[in-house]
Amino acid sequence: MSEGTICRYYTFIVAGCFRMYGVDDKGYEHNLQFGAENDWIADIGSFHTRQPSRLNIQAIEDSTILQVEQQDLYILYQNIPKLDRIFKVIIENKYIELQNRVLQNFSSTAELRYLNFLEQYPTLSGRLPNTQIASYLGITPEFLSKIRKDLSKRK
Amino acid sequence: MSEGTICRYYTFIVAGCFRMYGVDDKGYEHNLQFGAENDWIADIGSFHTRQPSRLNIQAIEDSTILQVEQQDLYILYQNIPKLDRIFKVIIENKYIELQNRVLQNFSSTAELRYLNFLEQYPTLSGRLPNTQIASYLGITPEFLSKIRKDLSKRK
DNA sequence: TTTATTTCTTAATATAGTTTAAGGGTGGGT
DNA sequence: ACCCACCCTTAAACTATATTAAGAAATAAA
Repeated sequence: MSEGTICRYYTFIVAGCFRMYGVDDKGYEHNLQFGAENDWIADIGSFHTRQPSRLNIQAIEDSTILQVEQQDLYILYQNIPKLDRIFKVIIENKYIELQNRVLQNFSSTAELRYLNFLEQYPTLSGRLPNTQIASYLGITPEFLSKIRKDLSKRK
Repeated sequence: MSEGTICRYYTFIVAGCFRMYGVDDKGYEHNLQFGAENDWIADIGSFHTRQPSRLNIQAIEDSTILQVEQQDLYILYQNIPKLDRIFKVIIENKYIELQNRVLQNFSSTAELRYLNFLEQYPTLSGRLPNTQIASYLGITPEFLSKIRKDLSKRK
């Protein structure tokens, strides 16, 4: 899914890994979040407002997914009232995840943020290329290298 | 509402202004979002997981509010199925707001973030003390001063 | 009004993180 | 086997922002 288009699907990830990212004024990409097995991924904002998205969603591993289209979901909402509750809970959890991500960003130094990342995504840290992690942390890959070097020296 | 306690209320702001903030390792406060008239404010994470919050919510103006308590809301959910949908939409909007805040943070320089803030909260920018805005932007009040000076010089 | 208290501004110095550039490793394609 | 593309590391020079400190301005208190 690309920025500038409307996000039409809630995507459930059966296997693999995705990233959701934005692009800044200078053309640099910033990873907002990752999604792996058993997670949902969608630009909830664009999906519901039907406004063009400012985000991109992209597979970073070969992946297997299930998708629910917008119209279909709304029809399902009408026929199965319980779905409102189910998706309310999904969104609540997505909200919490995003809020934690913002809180994590408060950790002033990039080193602390990196250590946080390692705790939060022990699986992903081995799977993802360095550049993706740096983009998530809001630093350059070069600086991530330096952080790792400093950490291993000090240990 | 203070960090370490469980967030027990969805709060609707009739009049006034609130801020929601976290505190980092060094004791510095970081404003996550503001809420003014006709807005809801709550630590949705803590409210639903019933885990102690890492956030604080505080009035920064004399305010009038309405509050719904957790238990009551759950009872209402059971009796009024439509509420699931209504609160799903509220949370969707909160999610979008939070996501925009994160996207805004991508703007590499603090100056761009400040200009963004001015657009997004034209009302608040006059109402809030400098320190609160700086805390929202993730910079020091001193640096905000500098940004303003540079902007007015260049204009 | 005067004093006290908090907030804003300015400027000098210090630092976390970027940019640029170069060299080395690794896997895929032909 | 080779080449090509991509990723990782290192280091030097540079820049955005923090820190510290001091004075000006504004607000509240006496």
